[in-house]
Amino acid sequence: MKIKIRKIDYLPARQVTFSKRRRGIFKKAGELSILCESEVAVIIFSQTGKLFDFSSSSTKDVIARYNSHVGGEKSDQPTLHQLQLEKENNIRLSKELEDKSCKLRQMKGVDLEDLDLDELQKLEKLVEASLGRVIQTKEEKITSDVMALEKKGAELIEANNQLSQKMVMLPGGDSGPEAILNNIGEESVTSESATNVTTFSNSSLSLEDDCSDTLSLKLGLP
Amino acid sequence: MKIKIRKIDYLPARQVTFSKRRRGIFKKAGELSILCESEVAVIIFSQTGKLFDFSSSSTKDVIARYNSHVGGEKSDQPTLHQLQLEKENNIRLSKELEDKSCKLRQMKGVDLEDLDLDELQKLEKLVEASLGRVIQTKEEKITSDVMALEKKGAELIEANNQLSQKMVMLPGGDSGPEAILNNIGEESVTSESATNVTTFSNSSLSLEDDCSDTLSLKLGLP
DNA sequence: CTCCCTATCTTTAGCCG
DNA sequence: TCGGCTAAAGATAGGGA
Repeated sequence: MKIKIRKIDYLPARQVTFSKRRRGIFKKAGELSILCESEVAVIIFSQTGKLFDFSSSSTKDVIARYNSHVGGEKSDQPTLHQLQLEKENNIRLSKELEDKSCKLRQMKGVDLEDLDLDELQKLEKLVEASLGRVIQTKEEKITSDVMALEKKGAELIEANNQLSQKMVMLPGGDSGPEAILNNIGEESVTSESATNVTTFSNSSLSLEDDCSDTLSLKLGLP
Repeated sequence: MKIKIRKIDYLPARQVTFSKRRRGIFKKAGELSILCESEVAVIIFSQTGKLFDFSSSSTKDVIARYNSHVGGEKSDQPTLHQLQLEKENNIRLSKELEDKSCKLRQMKGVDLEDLDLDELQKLEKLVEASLGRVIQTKEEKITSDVMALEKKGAELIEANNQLSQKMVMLPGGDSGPEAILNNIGEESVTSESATNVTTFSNSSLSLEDDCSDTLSLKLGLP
């Protein structure tokens, strides 16, 4: 062996050797591909990061063929196909979102300029029916809340009475606690005082839709 | 030149040459990578489609580096990154869509079970206000429609009158057309007859939301 | 970085097992 | 398919332009 296979320290010599041997390999690769009708690709990065490549056909083709042989799963094609699916999904979702936003705005009674009379009347019926359901739900809620409070109150009174009975049996007990707790129970659970509260509380429940924030989507353009 | 660089016809000889030269190239590639501290990959497909590859490090790494140098756009990495972005976009859109659907359902007065009293009251106010705007818009629409009809009717009457005048100036003209058109105009454009039509037309304007159709999205799982 | 030259060194075609 | 052999062909280190 004339030279040892180890890093050539002297930079100019290394550069020259790199150039010569690189071309030698490319030549051999080309010869092999012709002599044996095979597909060959050689990829070389110099120490400085520069790329040199040789291929009997196309380096990209050979790499693609390599990817389909090795691994076989995580090649380009499925990824590209998936990307396509995701983009279509995005477009579909965006459209649905815009549609929903539009309907929501109409339900809130804004942007009605483009509706004709018939549509407006249908919308009115719809909102009217909705209002009815909301009021009904609210009143059911109030009723059940009140009933729950009454039940709780009754339980408290009962507990109070039992405590009072125990009190009077103890030495030094007076009637104070009984009276106080009974008063609390009787006043706060009366059922008529809370059913007509529909006119306060006027903020917006965070239902401000405004449609304008979500429609400027960049749908995957690089 | 002892041998010409052309396909070796005799199969056994070709196979032997393929094997020998292949190993020769791999050896040279390894020597180059050591001598010049470079990154080398060699990919060879035999005539029978079998893959042989050599690399100073990892063929996949070298290919990845190659992809990032060449083309730069249609390599794997950006595609994967884009895919990630698309998926995130999809998730975000799905969430927004679900949110909108939920709000829309509430506006329509369904699925109110989870709202508390305060929220119900706010919702009621909101729907009430919406109803007011819808009714107002509808009435404005009716008014403008009616005015448009009146204007049209007036124009028709005017046109009719002019025609009638020309008619009487012609030989054989009688007063028939004038009377007919005047009657049409007077009857159909009277403004009181159309302002209270709010109680017909009760279908749903295709606002059936139902939220259940759009939430079973497959978000890119293979 | 490329090309040339030349004396080595390395690869390999052809053949054998 | 593989390895060994050998002579010939080919590649390349070193030096110079």
